[in-house]
Amino acid sequence: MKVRTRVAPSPTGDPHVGTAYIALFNYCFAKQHDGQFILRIEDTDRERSTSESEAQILNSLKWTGLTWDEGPDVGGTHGPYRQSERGDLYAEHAQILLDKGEAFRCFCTSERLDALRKEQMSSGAGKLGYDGHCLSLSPDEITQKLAAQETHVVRLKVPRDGVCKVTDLLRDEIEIAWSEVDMQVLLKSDGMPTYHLANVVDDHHMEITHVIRGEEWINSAPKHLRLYEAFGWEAPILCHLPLLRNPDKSKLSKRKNPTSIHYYQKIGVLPEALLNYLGRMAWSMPNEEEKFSLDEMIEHFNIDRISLGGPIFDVEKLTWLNGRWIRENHDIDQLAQRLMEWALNPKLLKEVLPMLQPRLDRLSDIGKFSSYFLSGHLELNAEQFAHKKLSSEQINQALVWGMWRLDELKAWEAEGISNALRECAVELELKPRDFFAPFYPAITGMKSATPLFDTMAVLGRDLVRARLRDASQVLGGVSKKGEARWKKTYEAGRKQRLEQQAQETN
RNA sequence: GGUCCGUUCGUCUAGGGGUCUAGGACGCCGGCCUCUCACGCCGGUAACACGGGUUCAAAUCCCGUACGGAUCACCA
Repeated sequence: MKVRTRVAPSPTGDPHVGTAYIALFNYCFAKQHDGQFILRIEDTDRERSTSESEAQILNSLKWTGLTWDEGPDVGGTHGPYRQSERGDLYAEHAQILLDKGEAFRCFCTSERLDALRKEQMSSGAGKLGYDGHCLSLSPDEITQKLAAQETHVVRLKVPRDGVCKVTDLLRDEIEIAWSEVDMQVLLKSDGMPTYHLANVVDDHHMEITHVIRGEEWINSAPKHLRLYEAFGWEAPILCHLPLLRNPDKSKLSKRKNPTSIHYYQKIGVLPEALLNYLGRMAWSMPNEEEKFSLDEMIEHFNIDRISLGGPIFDVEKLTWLNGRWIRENHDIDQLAQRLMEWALNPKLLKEVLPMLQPRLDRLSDIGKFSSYFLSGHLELNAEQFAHKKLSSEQINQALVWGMWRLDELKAWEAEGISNALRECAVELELKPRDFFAPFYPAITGMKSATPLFDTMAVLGRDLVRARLRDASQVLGGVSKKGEARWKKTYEAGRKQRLEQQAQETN
């Protein structure tokens, strides 16, 4: 049997290094077995999925040097590779389960479920989940409700007792009691499948043999195994990889650590170094060599060499490794070439030059601007932020407010950034001029520079977030307590804003 | 809180009953090289979470505890 693995990102945000990490291991495993690696887009969440995000994920993954044998951009024999284009397949399969009596229709309202949830929480029994209410509906009642076009979902039937044995490639057999497994919604009321249904149906139809994914899925593995069994399909081999962590050991998240592949690209990390570093996460070469190419990794890959403790993503060590790649794998011509591609490429130049042209009296004036367009982090000190009217706490607050507000932004472009930040100024009752003052040193290292919003747009979301965080740090940072207090005010403002928005759209 | 997964230097890791006085790498510290810095080279710092068992012998196997993480959605 041909080994087939896949990575299945959801296009709901910036391309995440965690996606590249999971993709890398799937890729190596497949290639080591002379198999195929597939890219599938899981965009069943219509609310959050965007095609821009999908394009960025594809581009970023390609940038790392990973390639896929089948995918939405390259096609393949098991397509389409976008779940939103596989539409009816899921509804058909939900119907199959309904017919087999392995699933049931549930007409419960979200109000009832919320109430149920609250009750379960307060009773403190520790048992949460659907109570099986609609399981007792008679066929007549169901036909009646269907005729009345009541909205409903389809849920999976799950045994009430016994244990599910999950076989994981890296661990001993994992036992999870069926009573712990919720009667998962398979088909949402909008007719779209949930992850669980779509994932199982697609993995089966795409003939995936090994599911290598993050550890966060262990607890829902029984649902998946149940589905395979209900369909009468053979389940793939499961393998759960340890999660990448923040320095505080929590799951890697953008609030605490830059997670976007764009960010690493922007600070000048070489794709081969990033992939190399990700390969060192939870895995090591048999000879313990730290630096290796993708081909070398495939050649020596052995999934048993994965260690299970969750590795902390250490930017410092990545930087060291990147330095080795720069020094050891490039002569001067090659390095010049890399630099041209990275910084002096027409795309970046064309983005930046319109801002620069009015400010250039001599070509050499480019030097002071390139300092912040080409830098990763800036060297800042508190004096740069001194303001004649505002206290350093106010300045800090402005930066933090901006950082939070910017995180809510769906699209990253100058106008949206401008609007969002202007709203912050209003909320903090500061004149725009005063509010924006600290953003110049934070983003550019200078009191005045190119237009803030265009500059931020070019620098990208993660680098901007990182620089704002640096600046806040220089101003003394935010204590846990202080953050909680600010957060409360911020959230109140946010709520008001959203309500206003809702009114406007109505 | 329930369930599940994990735990070797600050960090990434090697090791999977004796070869462990626990090895390598990042970081940090010191030195060499050198017009400076960096690179490079040399050296130092620092860990088997804890308690019981099994065994002639435990970092390694078993049990418990502690700690960390994940998960408990009509999100993936």
